[in-house]
Amino acid sequence: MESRLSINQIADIAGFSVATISRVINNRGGYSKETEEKVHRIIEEYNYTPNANASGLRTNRSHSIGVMVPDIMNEFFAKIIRELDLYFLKHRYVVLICDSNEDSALENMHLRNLLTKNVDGIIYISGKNEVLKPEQIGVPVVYVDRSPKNAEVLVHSDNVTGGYLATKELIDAGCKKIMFFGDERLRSPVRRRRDGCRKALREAGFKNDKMFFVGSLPDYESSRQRMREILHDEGCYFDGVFTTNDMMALGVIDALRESGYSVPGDVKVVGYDNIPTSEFCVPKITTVTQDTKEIADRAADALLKMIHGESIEKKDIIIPVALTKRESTSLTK
Amino acid sequence: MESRLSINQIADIAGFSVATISRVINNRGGYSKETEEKVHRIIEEYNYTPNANASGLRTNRSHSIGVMVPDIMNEFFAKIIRELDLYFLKHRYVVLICDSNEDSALENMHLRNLLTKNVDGIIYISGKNEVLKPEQIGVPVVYVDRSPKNAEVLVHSDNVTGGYLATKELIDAGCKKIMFFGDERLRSPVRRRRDGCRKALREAGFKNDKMFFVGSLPDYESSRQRMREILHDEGCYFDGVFTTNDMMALGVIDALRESGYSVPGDVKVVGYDNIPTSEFCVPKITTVTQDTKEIADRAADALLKMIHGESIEKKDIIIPVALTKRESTSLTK
DNA sequence: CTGTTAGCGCATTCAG
DNA sequence: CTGAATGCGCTAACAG
Repeated sequence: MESRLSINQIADIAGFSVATISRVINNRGGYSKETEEKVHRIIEEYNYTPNANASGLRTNRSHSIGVMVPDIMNEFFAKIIRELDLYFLKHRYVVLICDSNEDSALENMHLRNLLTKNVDGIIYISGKNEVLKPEQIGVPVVYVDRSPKNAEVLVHSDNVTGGYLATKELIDAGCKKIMFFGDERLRSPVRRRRDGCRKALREAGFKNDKMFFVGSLPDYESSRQRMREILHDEGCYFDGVFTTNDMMALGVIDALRESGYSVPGDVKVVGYDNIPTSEFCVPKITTVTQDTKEIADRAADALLKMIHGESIEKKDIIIPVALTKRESTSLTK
Repeated sequence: MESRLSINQIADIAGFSVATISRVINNRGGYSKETEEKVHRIIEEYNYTPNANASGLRTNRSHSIGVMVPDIMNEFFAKIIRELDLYFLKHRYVVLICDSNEDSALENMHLRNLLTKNVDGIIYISGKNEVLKPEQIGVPVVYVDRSPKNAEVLVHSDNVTGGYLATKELIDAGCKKIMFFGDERLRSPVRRRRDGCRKALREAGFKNDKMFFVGSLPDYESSRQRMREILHDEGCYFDGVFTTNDMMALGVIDALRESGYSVPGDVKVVGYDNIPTSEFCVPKITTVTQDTKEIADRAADALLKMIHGESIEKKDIIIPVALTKRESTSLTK
């Protein structure tokens, strides 16, 4: 495990000064073609890699980006991470991924850790509704998906339209009594989906006694349990359900089926996120698909601009969504 | 966006020298109780965080760990990342996650990037069969899951037993003609699962004309297509299939069903990995569950030991697996 | 086009 | 128990 070469040693070997080596590495220009080639050759030959600590110390740049996510196991966030990773790699940034696991204390530890590591910027998908102020963080931050109170720049899906499309699909499929079955923590995306849902309902002339709003924790088991209780206590007084994610849809469908109701026969269901499972379960779930690549790219793009001191034209970047129709809202059956 | 305080400023404020501040921060001892308290108080008050670049430059340690994974969207790897992240956070390390996306060129770029960033060690789940030699990497490496030729320390599931258990389950369910349907790239875990499969078959007295080995790319569509071809060209000459991951099992099952065969009625299927979908699809898939937390913890543990210069007793750490029985191998139906 | 040099923030001798 | 001084590897003036 021989220790790495320094720029000094490379300079000695190449017969130039460190300044020239540094210039070539960062292609600052101001050297001859031959010099450039020779330096590159030697760097290659000796497998030299610059010491990021040293250059970071000097420039006060770490060339690294922090990415905070609430749940790396969630396909939606995993996809965003993948896209961010790819984007930043291209720009020669390293990505520090922090999985806060929806835990506020963990999130804080991670954040401190990131700051200590001198990240140049942060992509922040927070589990909290309130977040440190920009000046407390001290580096550019782009929020994604969830919008905390003091978010400056936010990239998120068009959740209002998502909720609208999902609900419209139920209405078009003939549902007369529709339930909004949402993550009870009511984070901003869920609130917006609810707004879109209301809008569709109003437009279609639904009265208050034909629309219902229910909250649940957003996982499979909680949703199943919640729907069981509803069916047990009040019976099946609805014929369409819009859940704010696909795992909830799975739970709702299973509860419905175990009570003898057919989906989509008696009740139609629309989910959100288009996770892989939604395509392989029975019935396949109609869902709202978010454009994760676009979300990631726009967020990364905005962050890089902020890091380079360029101004951001739009502080609130909204990415279109699309409805993916499947069996859980089909008319036949 | 005020710039951060340096240790010098803290020293001035506290009325001590930087040396003392440094000692307190790293609790090196050699200072009075009062000094310690005062320093801590001031650090707290001024929200001072040490500059990791500077201390890294000085100590040649970055307190960061590189993690290379072939596919962050894969639940199995995502779970490992989550556990690693948690483990290292506890030990105040930051984790640099690199998603090589099963792409060798990307993997190399990421690796160079990691080295530049001075990571103290790497957890390496490689997409390749051959990997840089330890002395070329220059920091401790623990390989996980896949074992390249020159791996020094490797943590992986007991794949032989996994293959054995899966196949045994098919045999116990009454299958007489069994197909091993494996990832055609034949990486080490798949080879071992095949070995376990063979072992179970041999033990049960299967002759060569009752066991079949088929290769496919490891995704849903490829597996489905491959199985379609088999059924079309040769018919259904088997009554049990062991696929080396769950997505392949899904593809195989769908191909079987669309050709009119029942699962588990005509053909029983066992998958591998226990991804969430395997529990929600129809039929629910019998599969082999890997202990991802244990894999992650043991790998992280070994890496930290290597980083601290302690010797590793075991170079080849094997984690037990378990069979998760579900509908795709059930006798009834 | 190229070289010399100061200093980024910190940990660590060595002196006291 | 504490402080002064050195240098880690690199970039960016500045000088030639």
